[in-house]
Amino acid sequence: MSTVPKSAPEPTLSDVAALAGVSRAIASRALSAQPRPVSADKRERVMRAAETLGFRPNSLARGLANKSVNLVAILVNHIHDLSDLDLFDLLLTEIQAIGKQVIFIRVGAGEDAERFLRDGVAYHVDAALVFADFADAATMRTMFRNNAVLMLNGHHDAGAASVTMDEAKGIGEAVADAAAKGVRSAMLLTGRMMSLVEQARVASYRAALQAHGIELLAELAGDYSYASGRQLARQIDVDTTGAVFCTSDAMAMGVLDAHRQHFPDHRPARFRLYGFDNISLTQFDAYPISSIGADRKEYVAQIVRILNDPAGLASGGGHVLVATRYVPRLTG
Amino acid sequence: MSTVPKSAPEPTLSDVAALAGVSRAIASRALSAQPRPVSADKRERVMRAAETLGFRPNSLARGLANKSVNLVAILVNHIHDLSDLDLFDLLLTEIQAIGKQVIFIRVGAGEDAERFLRDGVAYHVDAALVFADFADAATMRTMFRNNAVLMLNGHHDAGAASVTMDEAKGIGEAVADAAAKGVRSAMLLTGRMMSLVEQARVASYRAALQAHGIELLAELAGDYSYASGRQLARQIDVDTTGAVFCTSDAMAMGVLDAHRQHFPDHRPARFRLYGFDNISLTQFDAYPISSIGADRKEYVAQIVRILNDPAGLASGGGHVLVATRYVPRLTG
DNA sequence: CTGTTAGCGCTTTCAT
DNA sequence: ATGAAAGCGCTAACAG
Repeated sequence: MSTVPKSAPEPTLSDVAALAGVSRAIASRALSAQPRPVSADKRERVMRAAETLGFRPNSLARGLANKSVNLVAILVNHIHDLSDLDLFDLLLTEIQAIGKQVIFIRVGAGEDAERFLRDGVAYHVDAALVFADFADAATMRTMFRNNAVLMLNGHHDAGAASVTMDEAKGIGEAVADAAAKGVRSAMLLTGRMMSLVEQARVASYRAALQAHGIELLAELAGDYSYASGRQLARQIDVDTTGAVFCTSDAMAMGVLDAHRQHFPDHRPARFRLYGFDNISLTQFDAYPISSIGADRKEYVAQIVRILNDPAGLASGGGHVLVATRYVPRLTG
Repeated sequence: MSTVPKSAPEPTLSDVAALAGVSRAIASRALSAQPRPVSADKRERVMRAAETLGFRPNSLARGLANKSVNLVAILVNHIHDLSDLDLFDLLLTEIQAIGKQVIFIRVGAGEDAERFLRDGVAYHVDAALVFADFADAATMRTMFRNNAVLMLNGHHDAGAASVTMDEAKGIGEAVADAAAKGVRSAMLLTGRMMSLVEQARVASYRAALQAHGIELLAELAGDYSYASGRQLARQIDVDTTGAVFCTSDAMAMGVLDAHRQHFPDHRPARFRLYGFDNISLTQFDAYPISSIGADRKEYVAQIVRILNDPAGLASGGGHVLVATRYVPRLTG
């Protein structure tokens, strides 16, 4: 197929060994990241030879021998929620910082993820970060060759590590805030209900609202998007609704736009409005939406910590919870 | 290192061959994607054996033998511009659709990209899509093992294919629109000037403004972000400025927020405002910003087309231009 | 059409 | 500490 005119035929370990006047084994050891027994002078010669040749280890070959490629897969439904921007850039940075590269897999609704993965390099990653909401841990373990699966979609399982946001806390704070401001009734705009995270989120809202004696007038099913919030907002009766809780900031933005006239100077004149995820867009003047979110730095740090402990990861490591908190802004 | 308790030792091609009662070569051919000479019945037996064993080809091994891994790298400075959301989800989808997987590389300002790439799988990708703005084609060719580099950052070179947006066209239309509305003076808010794309963009604005006899009052250096637009907006003298052109929609959003009072009902009462990229956020009510952009579907289609022609790619394939156009909204 | 034989580039016993 | 040799799993000549 690829009859590419290769200018210089890549130097291999053998070339380095030859130039250094040592065996391939020595060259391999000298170049290894882990400490391996090699005499100082030979190590030196190997390093020098590698340098002059411009040697680049072939990580595929290394992976084949090692069964480890310093590659992690990130499995997502898609990347177009506004909250993705805030997360993935940081995640990518931190994963690269520990010397691993990232292969992004977009599985949409999960249709043919299995087939797609089967013949790809992704199947051989050292670890898989699962954000896609359809997937349970057992399926993921068979989908990827190894057991090193980190569940980030709310699916729990003794065999897989997980990092989950403790959303009940932030939700409790937000609802308490509303209650303290005299809210007696509320509506809830929800997202993709097939997601376990979303189910837990909704349950938390119900519980918190009940605990504070706030009547839940209705739950409207959206899809996290601005458009769905904009659309569902029509069903809000501003005369009877004390607060609108949305399970995404984007939906809250839609609601806000639909009811601008009730938010003079962005401050609620009729109902209070709460979003979710605390995306950076809520810092834009036009959408000063009170929200709920975790410290992303900490969330990512936990993920990376687990990634760095392959033994723990593979053995089903820990299940860690990251706290969320209520972040008041103008609309709440 | 990874002493993972592997339940079942992955079946290999040898196992399949054994169970099917054929040689490994036959098994390999039967399982190959390309048509290879194998008798119908043996092929059948191999397929059945592979099926019952749950055989998954090891793509690392295949890659080692083949020198091709069906993997493409996407090199970016970062992923946090709003326009990234609109692009990468689509790009990922389409690349996966042609059976390739994507490894994302975030190089920040380009500090140690070389070192980082050196020992990663990314070095062995079949092709590299370069969005990062610091990189010239020659550097990229040595950075990745092969010549299959596709430049998307405005850097041209006889040795590498490229897809570039023909921004002059859209910019010309936008400026013409302003001129037609009586605009006689304007300010320009720019982004990262080390980017070739940005330099061309700014040059296009200068040329178009001059051509239409619009006086360029000042160029203010921002960084594409909302915050920078919000900040620089203070320097706009609404009494003398007929229009503000921004080289990103996010900056225009910042300007809009800074001067809300001059846009009653989002319509310009003082100066006209133009963004760039035509991001989906400009469809939100609060930011109805007139913008300039290309058809993303076509842009991505061109990229994928080139990706699918490895011969052309490696030999420095074509340089294709994708048209942009002016997209009027309320602020223009 | 089929099986045998070499590798792809690297790591790792295992003797020395 | 060192080198020879045996793989990792697969594909590609090359004879039959």
